[in-house]
Amino acid sequence: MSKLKLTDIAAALGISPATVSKALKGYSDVNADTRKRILDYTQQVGFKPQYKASSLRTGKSGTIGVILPSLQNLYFLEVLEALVEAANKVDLLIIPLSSHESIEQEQQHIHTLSHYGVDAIFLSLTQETADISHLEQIQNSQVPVFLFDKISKQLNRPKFFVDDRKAAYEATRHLIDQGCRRIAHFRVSLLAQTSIDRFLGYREALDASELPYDKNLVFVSNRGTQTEGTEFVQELLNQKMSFDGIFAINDELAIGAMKALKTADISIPNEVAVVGFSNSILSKTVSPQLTTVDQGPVQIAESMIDAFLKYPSSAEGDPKIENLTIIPTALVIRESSRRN
Amino acid sequence: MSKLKLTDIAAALGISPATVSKALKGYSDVNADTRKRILDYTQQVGFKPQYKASSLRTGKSGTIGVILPSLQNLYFLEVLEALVEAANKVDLLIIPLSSHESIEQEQQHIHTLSHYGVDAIFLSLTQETADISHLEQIQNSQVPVFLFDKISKQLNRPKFFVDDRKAAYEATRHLIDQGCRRIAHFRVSLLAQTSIDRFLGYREALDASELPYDKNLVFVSNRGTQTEGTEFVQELLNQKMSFDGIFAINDELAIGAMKALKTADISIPNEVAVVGFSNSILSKTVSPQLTTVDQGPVQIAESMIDAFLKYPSSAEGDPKIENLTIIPTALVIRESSRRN
DNA sequence: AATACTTTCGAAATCGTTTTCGAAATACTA
DNA sequence: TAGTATTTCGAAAACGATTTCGAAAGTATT
Repeated sequence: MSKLKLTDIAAALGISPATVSKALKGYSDVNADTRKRILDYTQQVGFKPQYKASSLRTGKSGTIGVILPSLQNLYFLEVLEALVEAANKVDLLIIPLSSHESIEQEQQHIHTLSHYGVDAIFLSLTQETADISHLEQIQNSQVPVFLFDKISKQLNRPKFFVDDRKAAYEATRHLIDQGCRRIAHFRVSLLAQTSIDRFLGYREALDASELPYDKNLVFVSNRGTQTEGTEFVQELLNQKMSFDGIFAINDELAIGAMKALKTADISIPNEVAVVGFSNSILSKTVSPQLTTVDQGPVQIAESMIDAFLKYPSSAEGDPKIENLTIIPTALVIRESSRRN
Repeated sequence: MSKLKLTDIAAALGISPATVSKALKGYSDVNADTRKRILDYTQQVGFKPQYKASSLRTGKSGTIGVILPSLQNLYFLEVLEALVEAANKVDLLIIPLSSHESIEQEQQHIHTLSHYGVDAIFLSLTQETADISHLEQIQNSQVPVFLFDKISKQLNRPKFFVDDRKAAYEATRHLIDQGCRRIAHFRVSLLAQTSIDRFLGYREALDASELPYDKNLVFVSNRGTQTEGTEFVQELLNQKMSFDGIFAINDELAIGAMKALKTADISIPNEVAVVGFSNSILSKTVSPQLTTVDQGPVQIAESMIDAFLKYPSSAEGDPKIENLTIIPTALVIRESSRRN
């Protein structure tokens, strides 16, 4: 038994496909009785129009493509999870892809999704996407692109992101409030905007408390892994640098750092307090539990779906006006930094 | 500039759409020169046929729907990640959905995906899916369904899963080899097949070493969370039960158990050795690092994509023959159980 | 030179819906 | 009662590709 078609329904009921379609889509030019007859019958046999056919005609596919820089990263997985949930509530499907931090793949995926016919692309850029020439295609592309998290200020598209500078400021400020005076900072790529902004927030907090900035306390990681966090602490110890706090740009680096501290029998948080970034599942699991910044993956997902749903109206308005949505962050204070 | 169509290409080159299509699909009845001309031109202007149109005609959409019982679970997220990667390599797109361990949603999603027109559904059942009546629709459905991990023996569909019994046997055996004699077991639902199988493996290992089975050492968790793992250990301690090993059905329970042990100042692994299941990211992060069973998320993903690609041929053969693929597991021995 | 076979192409049908537009039937107005 | 307005429906043309099938031209075979 092959799949039911609209024409089968029409034939069974002795009416035209046109009317059946209109009844299903809630058009007004169909008699109340016929509508009921159609709805009852389709309900009974479990008929639903086939997306691929209707989407050809309407141009809408009911899908959103999501391009993430990495699927290894727990934060992005949480955003993805939240997107699937939020999309599901409004009958949309999510198609995830990973660019693996590669510009070529990013471009490739945009191409694929656009030809697949998704109704929108949610895109978080790779770390190295400083040059956006390869993204010019999306400027005048048919499919609307929404940028999130790793955004580029140069692209005139709706953007969703957290205020990294403010969040980093608050995290650093928290360490200072706990009595830290020499706070190390573990960051990543010098090009990535989030990395830059978090560094700036760190600097500003130091300045605001009139603490000196010591560039020897700043370490730049390549891949932001636990191993690197461990190495940085070892280096600090080897060099006999004095430090009493660590603000890491992500949870992995912070956790790696804590490992090294534990190995060296340095008490957390009393001798060295540690703060991470992302509030990943890991941060709740390690001990001591890690203080970290929650980036609201659920909020970002919901805002984006929301914006997508009301997109045409909001965007036609004035494409010149930048459309920025700032997702609130929250410092989650746990054992790794709470002194008292 | 609207999106390029096949007819635009044909018009620009002064040939028929039919020929263009055939050239792109590599049919043989097109002259080598014309083919080159077409390929060069489409390459240059970046043309690719629109999926939604071709999929209507061919019946294939290039997508696979994946229904997972939960997206909170790290193991499933890893499988999803691996599926996205594996699918990407062969130009397939993945559409993930979560049933939230609800039979209604499971059924709903199957319906949605089937009407969306995915080429296959990869399905991992909910814990409570003992009764499969709601799944009968898929028996004679058009879209092929591949079951994985949480499977049902009653459904005559290709299945991909790990040998839970053997893996649990080896895990328990490992604890015995480390000298454990009274091994507690933390499991979940009595209905879930994986839970049952792992319990059986545990029993068999005890029997094989002629260790007595003490049902007071077995705890049944509701949601398999860290909190529950902690509670179970506290109960063991309160009841003054003697035990020197714990085999938990997942990493969360094991990690929760370790927390309680650390709080009670019981040395891991010397006084109590702990083994989990899943090799989630968490197991590498906690300290002591957790010994656990790797379920090969990448292998399972790759086998499924593989099977999907050669599906029609392999399945037409004899639908009666059950198509089972057993994914190899590996015990990853870490600090939480290694004594010496 | 007539026939048969190959190669290369395109007209047209098709996939399953949606949507326009006009026809037919009915209700309303003057 | 004639004329106008309103409902209600369906024929047919899309949407953009694929694929069948036959025609035309070129090659090879006698």
